[in-house]
Amino acid sequence: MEIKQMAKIFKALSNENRLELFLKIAESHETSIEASGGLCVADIASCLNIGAPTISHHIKELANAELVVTEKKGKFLLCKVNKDLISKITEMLAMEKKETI
Amino acid sequence: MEIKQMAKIFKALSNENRLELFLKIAESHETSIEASGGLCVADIASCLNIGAPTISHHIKELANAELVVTEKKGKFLLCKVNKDLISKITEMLAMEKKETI
DNA sequence: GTATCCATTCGATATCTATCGAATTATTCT
DNA sequence: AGAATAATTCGATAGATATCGAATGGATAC
Repeated sequence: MEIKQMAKIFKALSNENRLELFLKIAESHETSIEASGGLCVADIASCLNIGAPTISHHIKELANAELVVTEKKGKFLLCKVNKDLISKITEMLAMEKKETI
Repeated sequence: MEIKQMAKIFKALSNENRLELFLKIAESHETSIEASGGLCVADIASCLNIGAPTISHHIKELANAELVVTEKKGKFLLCKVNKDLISKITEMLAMEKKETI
């Protein structure tokens, strides 16, 4: 993976609120931000104590770093974690530590 | 790990040059920034095309996030990666992806 | 002790970012 | 069509950050 992309990914996770948002999406699994009981942007907003416009911005950043994939469903927005990318990152970081010999 | 700390770690890795610096320290393994043929701040500076003051600043950020540990050796500065922390991060991220069932 | 070398601190600056409220678009419900 | 709901865009702002050159602080070498 290129350094530039990696830095972008880390930057996307570098803001406390955005990281929490990401973790919520990850927890909530086949998430959501959906009508069917799931989270919507406004819900997250109240839950994280930040406004809807900011959430929108954060989601866009996460999507731009390809950490999450979004899909519009009616008036709702579906988000899910890009697991492949997470795998790549963990592999990457694991490389740094394994050379302990 | 707390969200706040995690965000701090990612922030430390979110700058392209600082990430590259970190990777260099990681590569260079039982590193270095040492007299014995190793890198010194000035060397990194020329290699990354940024000034020594900036390198100094970046190293401090990495150390502050506990990603690297530093030790002064004469007039040189030794840096090495905090492998335990890297492990924790990879575990953390791995959790996000493993719930694929 | 003076010069040299490595690193840090200081002060300044230009850029980026998180966040907000208001306005807007798009979708659904009645 | 009109009201309601979800999300986005816009414009503004306060605060953070990366980076620089110059000055300073320590350690070593001569």
